[in-house]
Amino acid sequence: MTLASVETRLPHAVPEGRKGRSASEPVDSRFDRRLAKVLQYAAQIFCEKGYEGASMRDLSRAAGMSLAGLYHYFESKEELLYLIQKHTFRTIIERLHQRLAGASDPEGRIRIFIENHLEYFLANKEAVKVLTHEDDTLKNGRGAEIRAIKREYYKICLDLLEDLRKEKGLQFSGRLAVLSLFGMINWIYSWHNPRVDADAQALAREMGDLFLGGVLNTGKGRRRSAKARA
Amino acid sequence: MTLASVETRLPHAVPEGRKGRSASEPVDSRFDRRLAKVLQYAAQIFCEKGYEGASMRDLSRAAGMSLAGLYHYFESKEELLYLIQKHTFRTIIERLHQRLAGASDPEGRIRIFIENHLEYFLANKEAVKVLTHEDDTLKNGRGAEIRAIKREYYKICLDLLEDLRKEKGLQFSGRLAVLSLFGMINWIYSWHNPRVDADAQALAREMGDLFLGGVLNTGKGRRRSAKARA
DNA sequence: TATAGATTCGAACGAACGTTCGGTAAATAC
DNA sequence: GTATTTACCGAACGTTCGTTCGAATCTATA
Repeated sequence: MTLASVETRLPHAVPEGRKGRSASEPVDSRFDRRLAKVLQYAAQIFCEKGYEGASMRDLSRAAGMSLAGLYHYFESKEELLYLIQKHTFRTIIERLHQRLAGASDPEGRIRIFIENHLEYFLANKEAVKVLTHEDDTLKNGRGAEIRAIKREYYKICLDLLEDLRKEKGLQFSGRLAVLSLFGMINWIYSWHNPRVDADAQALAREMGDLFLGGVLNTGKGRRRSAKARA
Repeated sequence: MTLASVETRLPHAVPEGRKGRSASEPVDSRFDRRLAKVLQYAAQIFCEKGYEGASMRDLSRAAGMSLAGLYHYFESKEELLYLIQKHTFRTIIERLHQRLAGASDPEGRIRIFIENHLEYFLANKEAVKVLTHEDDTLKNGRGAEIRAIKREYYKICLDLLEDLRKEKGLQFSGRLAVLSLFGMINWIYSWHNPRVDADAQALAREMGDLFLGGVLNTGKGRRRSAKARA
C-alpha cells in the first residue's frame, strides 16, 4: 500500500518481455519506493498549483531531482496525474470494504462510509484535492479508467442508501441523496482547518447526524413546512 | 446587469483624468456590451479547460477576435478571471437581497437562499464553475477582494441559520451547517445533467427538505442512533 | 575487480504561452 | 468633410512549457 505498487516498471525503451507487473505482486523495490516518494511530491505540487499550473520543473525542485531524471519513473505528466488518482481512489475503496465487512446495520454502514471518506480525506488532503479538483482533466483511456472507478464508488454509496430505504420504508431520490452527501463531504477540502475544525471522527458523526436526520425525516411522511408548500 | 458594468474602461495608456467609473453609473456603452460578450466566452473557456489550461488563443478563437484585440478590453488574463468572479458573486448576492426582502420566516428565508443559489448556478453553470473551481487562483489585491465577497456571502447564510436556531431553540454548529450546505449546493456543477435531473426549483425544495430535516432533527434533542453512540 | 544494468544528469528541442508594438480601419465629434 | 478617438489586427517579443538525448555515475552481482 505504498503509493506505487503500480505497473509502471521499465517505462520506456524496454526491449521485450514482461510489460506490466501482473498485478497483486507485492514487490517493493527501490524503484517502487522512489516512485512513491515522487508521487507524493507531485500530489503536493498539483494540489498547490493545480495540474495545469504546476510545472515539471516545480516537481523536480520539490523532489530534489533533475528534470530529466524524473522521466525514469513515468512517461508523462499525464501519467503522473493518473497514477495519483488511481492509487488514491483504490485505497479509499479498499479500506471501505474492510470496514464494511463487519457491519450489517444499514444506518451504521452509511456512517462507516462517511467516516472512511473523511478520515482518508483529512489524512491525505493533497492527493484528495487532486482527485476532486482535476476531475475531468484526464482524457481517453486513462480518463475512462478513472471515471469507471468513480462510478464504482458512487454505486457503493447508492447501494448503502437503498438498503436503508428498504429497511425503513422511505421514499427519496437515491441519486440526489448520494450526490448531496458527496457534496458535503468532498467540499471539506476547501475549508477544513485542523486548528479550528473537529477531527475526522467528530466531523463524520456530525455530518452523519445531519445527513441521516435529513434522509430519515424527508422520506417518511412527505412532511414539508408550510412555507415550502406555499 | 450585463456582464460588464465594470470599471475597466480605458484600460491602459489613458493619459490622465477619470480613471475608474465612479460606480453606480449605469452606462451600457458599446464597449461595455462587447466586454460582456467577451467575459461570457471567457467563462465558457475557463470552465472547459480551467483557468491555467485555457489560453488566450482559445479565447480569441471563441470570441472571433484577434489575440491583440482582446487586450483592448482588459489588461491581463488574471483581470479577466477577476471580472468574471466579481460579477458572478455580486449578482448572486444582489438577487438574494431582493428575494429576502419580503420574507421573515427563518425557515422560509433559508429556502430562499438555497433556491436563489441553485437557480443562478444552473442558469450560469460556466461562470459558477469558474467561481468555485478557481477558488484561490487570484493573488494579492484581486484575490483579497474576491475572498472578502465570499466571506460576505458566507456570513449571510450563517446569519440565516442562526435566526433559525434561535427561533427553534436548536443546538448545532453554524459553521459546519453552512459549509455542509455549501458543499451540497456547490457540488452540483460536477454532476447536474438537465436531461436527467430536476430543475432548480425542484432541486432547491428537495435539498431544502434534506438539509432542514437534518438541522431541525439533529439540533433538537441530541437524538442519535444506537450505532452512532456505540 | 570487471561487467551490466539501473539511475541520474546537463543541455537542448520545438511548441505554446501571455503580452506588446506599430499601424490600419471604423466610428464619432466638430 | 475633416480631425480625433475608438476598435481592432498581424507579427513578433521573451519566457516557460513538456519532453528527449547522450553521456556520466552509481549499484549489485559474478
